[in-house]
Amino acid sequence: MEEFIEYILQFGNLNQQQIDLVLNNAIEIELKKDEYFSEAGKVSQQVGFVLNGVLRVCYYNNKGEEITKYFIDENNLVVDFESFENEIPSTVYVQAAADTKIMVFPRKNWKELSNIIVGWDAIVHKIVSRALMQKVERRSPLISEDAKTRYLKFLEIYPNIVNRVPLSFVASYLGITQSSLSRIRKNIQ
Amino acid sequence: MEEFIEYILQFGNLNQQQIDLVLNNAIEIELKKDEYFSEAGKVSQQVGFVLNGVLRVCYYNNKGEEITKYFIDENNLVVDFESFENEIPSTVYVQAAADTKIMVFPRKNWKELSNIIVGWDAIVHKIVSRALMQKVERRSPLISEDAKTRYLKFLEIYPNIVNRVPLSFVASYLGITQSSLSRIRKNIQ
DNA sequence: ATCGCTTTTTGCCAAATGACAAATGATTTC
DNA sequence: GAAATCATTTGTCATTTGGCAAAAAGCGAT
Repeated sequence: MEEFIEYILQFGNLNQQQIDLVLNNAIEIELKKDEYFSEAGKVSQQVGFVLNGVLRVCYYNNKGEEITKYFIDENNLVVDFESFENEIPSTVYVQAAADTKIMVFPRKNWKELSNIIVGWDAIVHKIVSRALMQKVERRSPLISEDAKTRYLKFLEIYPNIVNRVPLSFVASYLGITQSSLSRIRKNIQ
Repeated sequence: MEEFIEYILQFGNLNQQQIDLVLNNAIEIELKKDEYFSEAGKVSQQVGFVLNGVLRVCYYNNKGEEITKYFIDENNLVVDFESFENEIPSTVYVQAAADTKIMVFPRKNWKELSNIIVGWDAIVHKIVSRALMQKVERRSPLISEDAKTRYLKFLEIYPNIVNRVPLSFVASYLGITQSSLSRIRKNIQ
């Protein structure tokens, strides 16, 4: 779990005692591909940090099609903060897109950290802001491009994901059908 | 400028003295349609709050096409926080999409507020997080939909903008050509 | 009202993508 | 290793959207 400590130390300082507190409040879980980390309609009850594997955040549109909003891979927080903070039902599914190991902080433990570690909230705030900005920055360049360009940009944005998750997840992220993506890939080789 | 005070009081409490401090650190400016609030390549030096009118945030892709990332209308903050906070050059243009009145806090004044008003940073954090979440939430549903559906969703997301800005801005937001948008609108009527 | 300018609409054809179904390939299970 | 299941590719055709150019509409200045 040292990866997580390294990760948060980028955003603020913690002494050894505080680091131990953090580690003592986390548990490690493993999700098999397709299992859910959290589900639409339920209040998100935990904050996670991906140790290895890939998750995807997805939802269903009004035609029942599954849309992948974004992927979350190693060394990133996974949490629906809107739902977690305000204790309102989430609107999205967070699903393992491949077998995944996650370090999990149940709500109570996470809140505890906020109470006993001075500066914890500030660190979390920085992490969340950066993640949100990243989401905006990753999505925007995909607008106004044809499917092939979007796919190439996806490869840049998520260089280590394409070979680990089903083609259909990538297609639904790019907003095209699986068949179209298959053809696009053929033309690129 | 009372709109701005109402706006920030949603995110935290301020007493009258603090409110006066805020107001005394702002100036009001007016931008004519097409004038820039900030430009790509320059460090963003101010935080704005739209009193009336509409701005758009845009950039140019590698084909030289102008892409509208999003719109900002009344009672919203306008700032490239990435650029403003880290004092790095912005990658986007913020342009008046119609004649616009903006309440402006130059960098120095804004920092001053952070020093003298306890809790100011927390309020700003909340505002920025919410705005970022909103950007993500507004963009995501537009992926994986055909052009007509995207346009209809745009009308829901930004109900008061379509008649105030050029069609071409909306088209570049939706990722379609102006001609296509024109045809789509014809089919909807 | 007219001119000049910008914005929007339309026509035409080509290219991209979707829908659906079938074939192929990969992986797991027994 | 054969069967079953799941993932990917391919074929065919319909539909959507783009590219380009011209026409029409809107609008401000004189």
